[in-house]
Amino acid sequence: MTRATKKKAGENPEKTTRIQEINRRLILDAALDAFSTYGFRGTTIDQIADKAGMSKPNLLYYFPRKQNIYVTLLEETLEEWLAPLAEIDPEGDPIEQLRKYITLKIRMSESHPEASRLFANEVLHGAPAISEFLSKHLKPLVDEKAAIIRRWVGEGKLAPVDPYHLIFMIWATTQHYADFDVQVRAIMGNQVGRPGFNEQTAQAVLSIILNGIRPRL
Amino acid sequence: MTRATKKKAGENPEKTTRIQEINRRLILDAALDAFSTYGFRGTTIDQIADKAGMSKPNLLYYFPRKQNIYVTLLEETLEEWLAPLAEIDPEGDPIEQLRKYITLKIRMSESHPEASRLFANEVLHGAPAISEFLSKHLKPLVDEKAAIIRRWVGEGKLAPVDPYHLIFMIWATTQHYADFDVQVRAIMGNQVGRPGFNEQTAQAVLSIILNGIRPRL
DNA sequence: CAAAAACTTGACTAGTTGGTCAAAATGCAG
DNA sequence: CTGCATTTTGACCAACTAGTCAAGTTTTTG
Repeated sequence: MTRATKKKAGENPEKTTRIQEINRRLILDAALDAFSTYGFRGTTIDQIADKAGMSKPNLLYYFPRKQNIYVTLLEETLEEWLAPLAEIDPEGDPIEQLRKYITLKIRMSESHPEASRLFANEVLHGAPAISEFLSKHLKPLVDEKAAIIRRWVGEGKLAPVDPYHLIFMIWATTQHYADFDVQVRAIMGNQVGRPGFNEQTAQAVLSIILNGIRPRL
Repeated sequence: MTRATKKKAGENPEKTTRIQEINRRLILDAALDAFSTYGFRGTTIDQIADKAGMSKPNLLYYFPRKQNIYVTLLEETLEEWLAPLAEIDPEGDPIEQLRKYITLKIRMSESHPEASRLFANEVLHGAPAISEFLSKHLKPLVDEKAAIIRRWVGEGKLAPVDPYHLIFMIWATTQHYADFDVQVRAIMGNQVGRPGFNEQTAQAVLSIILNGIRPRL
């Protein structure tokens, strides 16, 4: 026996057991909560293990490094996060396509604010773990959609507007409600939780942006 | 001698020496750099002391706790950060006033991106150190300006728009370029540093938002 | 149902980090 | 120039935390 390596979950390639599936999920859910609130450095493995209801060594059996959990989470999140952008249809009506996109983005910020904050935190700190993703996946997709928007502008279907800055504005505005939630609450107080607040937000954002880019005569 | 307290900088009330002034500044500058990049937890006292060119105990002579440096920085930054909002003139032309406000905010994000990131990081993590500031200072100011914008809308000088969401949109968009700088660079590449880029950004943001809120017939 | 594989954990280690302390060096008022 | 206050620092400590390990328990499989 020359093998001296320790056994880790998923050692057996291609094989994930039922227990592995359950526990990985428990860990990732707990970690998303913690990382999105306290950041990478601010979160301890013990915290995550506690929240996931298992011992620290057990957690480390599934993810040998803290960094692994973090990166896995980011990867899981990013694809989902980008999906709405990919759905913009070059053949559709420009205003309608952008309305749909903005609406989807707002809904995502409402339903997955932790994901938004996880991502925001990573980018804010220089995106050390995902800089490759940004250049290899995000940039090409944005370039593609920017070209579509530019064409729409050329055809007079949108007011003259830089497509990149338009996309940034949509990102910034929609994610603001997740990332700066505390600030929004401090200012708008009890309104935030109230029924209809989300619709009101979507309405306000859509109104300003869509009117801002509607073709002018 | 019953006094047993240790001596700390500024022990003598009302008296700051020349050396104190210099060193506090050195520390705060170094700390802004570090905190805005790595966050509170991600920054070590040693790092700050190194950057400030002094020993750790010496740094602690001026700021007995890491937290003190952080809070001092935030306080210093926040007032400055809010100043442009306070300048909105209720008697001025609405579109012009908002144009000026947006322009000032963009310029601040360009000239003090670290301050923007420091603040973003704090809010993102639940604003534990400044929740009081948000409710005691920020909210009243925003309420005041929101009332002005609401009046303008009532007078037909602006399209019907929720003033709070408008303010959030301006914040989100302008600060995006500082907070998500890495992402902006990943997508727009070498354009970012180029002369004229900042003007182009300001132009794009102003164009969309101002046209989005211009009164419609 | 027995053996192997997968899973779980208490106890531990090594490295990091916020903060202390006492003594030395420097600055400064008279 | 002298003596007191201010400033500076090397050495140190206690708390925390990522990750290890060996020994046990549970689950799966032939």
